[in-house]
Amino acid sequence: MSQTARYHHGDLHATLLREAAVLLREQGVEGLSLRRLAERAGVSRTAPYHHFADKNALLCALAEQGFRKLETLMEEGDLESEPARGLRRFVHAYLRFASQDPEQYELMFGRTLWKTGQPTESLTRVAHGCFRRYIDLMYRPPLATRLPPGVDPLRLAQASWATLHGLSRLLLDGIYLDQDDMEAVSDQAVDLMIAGLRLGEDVTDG
Amino acid sequence: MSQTARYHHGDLHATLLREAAVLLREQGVEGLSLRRLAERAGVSRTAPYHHFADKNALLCALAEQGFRKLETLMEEGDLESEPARGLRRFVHAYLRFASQDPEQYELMFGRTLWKTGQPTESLTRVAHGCFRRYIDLMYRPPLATRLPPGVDPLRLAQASWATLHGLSRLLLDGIYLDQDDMEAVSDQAVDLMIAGLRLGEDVTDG
DNA sequence: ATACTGTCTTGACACTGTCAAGATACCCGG
DNA sequence: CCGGGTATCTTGACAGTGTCAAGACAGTAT
Repeated sequence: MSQTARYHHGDLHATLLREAAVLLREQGVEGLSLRRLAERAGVSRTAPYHHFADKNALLCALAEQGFRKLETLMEEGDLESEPARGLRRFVHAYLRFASQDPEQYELMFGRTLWKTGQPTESLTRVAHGCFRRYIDLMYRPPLATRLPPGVDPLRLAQASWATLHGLSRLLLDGIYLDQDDMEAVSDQAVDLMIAGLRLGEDVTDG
Repeated sequence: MSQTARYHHGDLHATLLREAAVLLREQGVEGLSLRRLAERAGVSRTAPYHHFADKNALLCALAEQGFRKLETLMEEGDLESEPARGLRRFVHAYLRFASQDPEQYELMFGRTLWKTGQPTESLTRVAHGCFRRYIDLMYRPPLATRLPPGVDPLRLAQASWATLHGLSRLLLDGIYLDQDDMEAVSDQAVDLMIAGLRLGEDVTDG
């Protein structure tokens, strides 16, 4: 009758994901063990295996959550009204996303899932969808019509994402960059991009 | 009397490092266990502990080796005679370094050592020395004298390294980028940088 | 009510990093 | 040459880990 003692948990799948996200954020992948997770959910060691094929599958699900969040961030980005300023805003938002949950970001883009383990088909789909949305930003009006000749939007998307990604990684891993440098460095990167794309700073008002 | 059966290995420290590098390259950090390593060196499970404080220390030593290699690569870089072309060459060299041994690169810059574990003092020193050498490239003649006003060389160094780093990571982790795209994307990144810095393509001969 | 199926459990196995104690071999002062 | 000290290497043990196999329980459909 008591809530804690019933045999069927009832909502274990969701509970595991929620609890795993907490554990990941607080302790990193290293600290995220299925056994500890099960214990936290008030369930036996192997119960999670009825909801996720293995640890890799759980991690993929976790990463997938992250990509969904990132995708909404991408949708909110507005480059149309003021390209340069919008770009700057987007970069800051991206870096904020990364630094709010470093371990999640690591999981999303790291080697653990994409090379060592096997990314779930579902994860792959969501991640690529996320990237496609980013590419779209390059192919659509504000940028697409102003790009210098000879610039392939796809290549530009890849190169600029790489910059964003590199900034995040260097910052999160805490080598060569720390939070104090971040604003100045990211501004520098945006400047470089703006100059390279000859966007100029726009002086439009609302 | 036989080589394999003597009690004191004689050169275990070096052997461990060498063997660990192989194991790292082939199997990644996940596959690099001290026990397996010891077995490969023909020695008992806990022997390595007399040469490295713990696994973290071993990994730090491994990463340190990587940074030393990277540093020599930095010294060979020549931006003086032809800045733009030299930059392009350097970028390619960097990416080649990264993709020749992805697991090593991951270890050098990844979260494992710099956040989760404790970077050795020695590792920190070498890594920062490596970065300083990169910064120097920005502060010295070919670039320093040609930078647009308002560009802080330090920020430029950080931002450009971030781009380099991001390209490497996206490539190595195999998400959004693969080897085939690489050349085009890195060229695009270099173009962006050159345009941003207003270096122009130099047409110097020998 | 009975059979079925999804969920959860205990038991076990092979692996991991690391500590404590003991064994061995080398090295240096006598 | 010899004895002790020290660096090196060993076995034993412990607490963790992911994962499989077999059994226990509960809800659902027939």
